[in-house]
Amino acid sequence: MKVCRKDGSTKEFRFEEEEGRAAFFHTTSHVLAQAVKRLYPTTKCAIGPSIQDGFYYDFDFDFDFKPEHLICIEEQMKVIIKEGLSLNHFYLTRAEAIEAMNSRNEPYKVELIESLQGEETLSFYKQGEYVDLCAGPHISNTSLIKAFKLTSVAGAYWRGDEKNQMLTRIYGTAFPSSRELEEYLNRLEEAKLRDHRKLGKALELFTLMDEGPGFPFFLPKGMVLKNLLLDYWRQIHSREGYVEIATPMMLNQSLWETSGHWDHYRENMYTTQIDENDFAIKPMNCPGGMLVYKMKPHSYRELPIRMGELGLVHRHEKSGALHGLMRVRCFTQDDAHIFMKKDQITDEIKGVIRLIDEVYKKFGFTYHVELSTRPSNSIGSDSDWELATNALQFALDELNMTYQINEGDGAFYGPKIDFHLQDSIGRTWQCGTIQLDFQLPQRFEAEYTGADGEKHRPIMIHRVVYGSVERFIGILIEHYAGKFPLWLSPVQVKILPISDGYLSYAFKIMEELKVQGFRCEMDTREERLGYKIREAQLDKVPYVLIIGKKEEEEGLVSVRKRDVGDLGAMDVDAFIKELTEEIEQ
RNA sequence: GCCGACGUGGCUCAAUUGGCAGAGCAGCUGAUUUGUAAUCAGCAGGUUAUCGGUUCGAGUCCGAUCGUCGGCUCCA
Repeated sequence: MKVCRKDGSTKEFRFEEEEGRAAFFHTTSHVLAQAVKRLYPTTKCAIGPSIQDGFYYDFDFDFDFKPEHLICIEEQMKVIIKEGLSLNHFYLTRAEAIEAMNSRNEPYKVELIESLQGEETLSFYKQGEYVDLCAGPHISNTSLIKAFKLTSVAGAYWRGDEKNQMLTRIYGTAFPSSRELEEYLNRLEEAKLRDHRKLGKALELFTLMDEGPGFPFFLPKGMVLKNLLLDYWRQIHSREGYVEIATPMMLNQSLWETSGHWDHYRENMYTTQIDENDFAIKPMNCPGGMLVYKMKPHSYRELPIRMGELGLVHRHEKSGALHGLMRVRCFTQDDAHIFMKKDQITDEIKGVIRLIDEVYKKFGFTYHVELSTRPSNSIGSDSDWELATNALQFALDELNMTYQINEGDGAFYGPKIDFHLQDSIGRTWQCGTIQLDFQLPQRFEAEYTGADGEKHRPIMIHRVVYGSVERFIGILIEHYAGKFPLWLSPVQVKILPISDGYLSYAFKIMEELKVQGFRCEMDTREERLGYKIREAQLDKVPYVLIIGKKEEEEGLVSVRKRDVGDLGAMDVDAFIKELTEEIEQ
């Protein structure tokens, strides 16, 4: 399909190519806006870009917009597509542009034009009677859109600022053929089956109750999973020279005043009183860690000190932000604070980046990295921020990491490197993060004695690998669709005796496996084999052992592997060997 | 918090215009002793999220609250 760019040039693109796809979505969003203006001429248009899998357009309707309206709009869009309107590009001067948009009663467009400083001519696209301020590019004709669907309606603040008016955002997607649209919608349905909230309940890993919104309950199988992740965490952190501490869930208010949390994070903190003194439940572990550091004097010879803490933190998140295990009000941070000298910064950051990469690779995750810079509500001096930001960037560059810069998204005490993972429908969640902090050591007057015998101020890194253990579990569930690798499966082997007569042999087998450290369950119910197998499969247990007459007589077990099927009979030692090899992979 | 949608046994879902709250699965009881994804029969299970209102009558209509879902904002 032909794509018309802002500079007037045209180029052939396939839908599979990024620019072609973006132009295709973008043009469909203009068709949406055109349909809306035809049906509801007093509606004001804001912006309508292409996004990952489609597009949206923000409107200011002067009536109560209902999802039912989408049906009429889709009909009108079909009409516009059928009309086969070509998209034409043109420029207007600033004055002409403002005039044009004013005459069409588009105040949001006028505001956009006014904010586009330094551009003397403004780019517009036109199809039929519809004209839009737009940098393009677009596909050449509306008739190229063979299949589309308006997928949802949501509120969105004008210019992304919650102080502004809330607009109505209509989301949609489009494809060059109805077959591709079908496939896309089917993929989405499939992905929804992997939703960690659904699987978490079905597999009895965790649950959320109305009595504690945002406070997850971990069920026995979920605790096995969580503890396995923590065991693995402890193992690699011990290898990397970390020590582990635990600090209290609540500490007095003056501590949080010292740390700066009281001024900068208070609205997210839960507070309480003890004997008429004000306390706060920790939203972060760092002040507690800092107190531990300050407990005794330190020599430069001890540095870097890598002090880990699996800390349960509580934060008051807005009700609308809660999302399964991904966004909760209490979660376990696999935290660590590294206290170090200036000349150790780069090595320490690189060490953490390598560790995070190692862990994510173990689970087969692909991730992307962002460098988040100084936010508006920050504390600390310009020079410290510059030094800290440069140090993070330097480490990333030294390791040849690709990353994007996320302006103004750092923590209030320092810049950070964020590691983002994807859920089953492509939403990304920040998991790992590395934050460099000059502020907290100053506020707490942390010190170490240098080789020169003088007192020096250490620099601090805050870092997490999983980020939130809860969020990480949510990602894991969706990533594996509940089919965890053998080492992580809450139940690794389920034993199914064919009838009561083989129970004692089955128990003997289970004992052998348990002695070897495998997590086993037995289904002793008087049910048919097919029924028990079905249930074990639905529970996504990796291995099922079938125990009947044949097995008992020959001293064997019949093995059925998840997603593979019947592996036939083998002796227990051979089975254990197979399990062990799979775990060691 | 904001915009919109939704809330019916443990789970998945029914219930014409307001007119007797129902099914499958799971559970329990009994029978069946079972060979690679669902054996049969019976029983039990509900103040339809909560509170208030309209009505002869509310799962259904109206209001408030709580929660969930999709976004926005925010964030691990």
